[in-house]
Amino acid sequence: MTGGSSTSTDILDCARALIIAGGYNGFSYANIAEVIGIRKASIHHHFPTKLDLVCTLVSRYRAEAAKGLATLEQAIPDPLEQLRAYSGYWEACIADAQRPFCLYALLATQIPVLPEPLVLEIRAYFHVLSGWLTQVLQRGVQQGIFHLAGEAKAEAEIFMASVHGAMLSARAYGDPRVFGAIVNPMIQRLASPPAVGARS
Amino acid sequence: MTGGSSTSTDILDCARALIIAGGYNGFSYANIAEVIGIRKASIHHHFPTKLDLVCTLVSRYRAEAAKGLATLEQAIPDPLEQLRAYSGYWEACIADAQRPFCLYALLATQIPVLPEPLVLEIRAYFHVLSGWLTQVLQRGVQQGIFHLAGEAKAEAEIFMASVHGAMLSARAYGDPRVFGAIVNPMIQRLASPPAVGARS
DNA sequence: GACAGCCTATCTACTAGAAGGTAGACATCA
DNA sequence: TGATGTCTACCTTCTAGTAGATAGGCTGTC
Repeated sequence: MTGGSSTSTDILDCARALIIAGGYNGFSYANIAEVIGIRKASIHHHFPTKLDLVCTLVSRYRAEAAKGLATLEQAIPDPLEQLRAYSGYWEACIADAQRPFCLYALLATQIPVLPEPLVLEIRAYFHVLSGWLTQVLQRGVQQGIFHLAGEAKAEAEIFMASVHGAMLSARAYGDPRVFGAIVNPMIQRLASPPAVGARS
Repeated sequence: MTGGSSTSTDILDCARALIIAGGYNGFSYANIAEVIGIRKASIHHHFPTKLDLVCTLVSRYRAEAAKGLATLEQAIPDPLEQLRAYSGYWEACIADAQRPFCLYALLATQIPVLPEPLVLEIRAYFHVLSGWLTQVLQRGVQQGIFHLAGEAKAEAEIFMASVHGAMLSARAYGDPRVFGAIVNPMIQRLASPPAVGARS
């Protein structure tokens, strides 16, 4: 349902931008209507309730993200470069100010006040992302590219958290460069050979 | 102003809990009134507008946090233990589910839709925290306890981001233990001597 | 001690506007 | 002809915020 009508896509894109700016309770149908130039009632035609809208949005972008990771997987064989491409994607999004936060990370902060179906979608995204990162790290270890201090799964969770924390810091400081300053050393660390006699 | 009346403190405490759950737009005067058992108009007596309320809240807890860090500083001399005490504080808060997220981190996610005075307070908190962490790391390096890959300031930003990201992941997965699983290895890493011939 | 004046804190009752949502008319197009 | 998409006009509930009454507790003064 809600296949490919341009209007419904416009609504979803607009809702995504508004959620990324201010969360689930930070936007209304009136906001969307104003931005894309239709009436509130027309949005209800495409998405009867706000929950319908946001659930559709969240499940669509999760599918898109999964596809994006799969594509990246095929285009770039090297695990280290995969990680760099992933972080570079976000670095560009944040620098553009076009998509300066992860939709799911932002919604996750408000989980206690979100409806259940939405929470399940958000959680699913975290599992998809951390699962992919785990695989990348495992492959990197097998190829001798990464040298991990702990289990790949645990290191993937650490890396994912630092990416989300870096988005938050960039927003808090109002400086997009903060993101790269945090995430790039994290990648470097995964790739560094075990230091031998290094001094600080 | 708003010195120490029990009611105004109750209002602030309640507002904090509600913001931690759902952000700036996730609560109303009616919510607070219901929880603490007074009427909406009485809240307006203490805090004329919502912005007054949240600004008071945010500046009060920032002062409290700064005092808390100073106290911790005096009670615990060892930098590594200071870091563990800091992360342990949050680990306990999250496990209790009493204060399962940092007020400022949560508000920071919504910066694009928050009023300017609030944004300045939030940013100030990030500076206070990252400043303190930087000092702790510097002292640890001087004492030969920490071995950093980069500048203390940069490492402090990385650590702070991982703490906030860990809160987010704990909330997303609905599992408090995730916080420690992410932050504890980060602390361990700072304290580990430069590995010599370590194998993964 | 009684009284007046003021301050603080609470209340009821109200407002204007925004929220999410509905009903039904109208146009368009396969 | 029926499905799709948009519209106007409306509803109910919630939102932040205001006005004005009331009650109790101080403090100064006669």
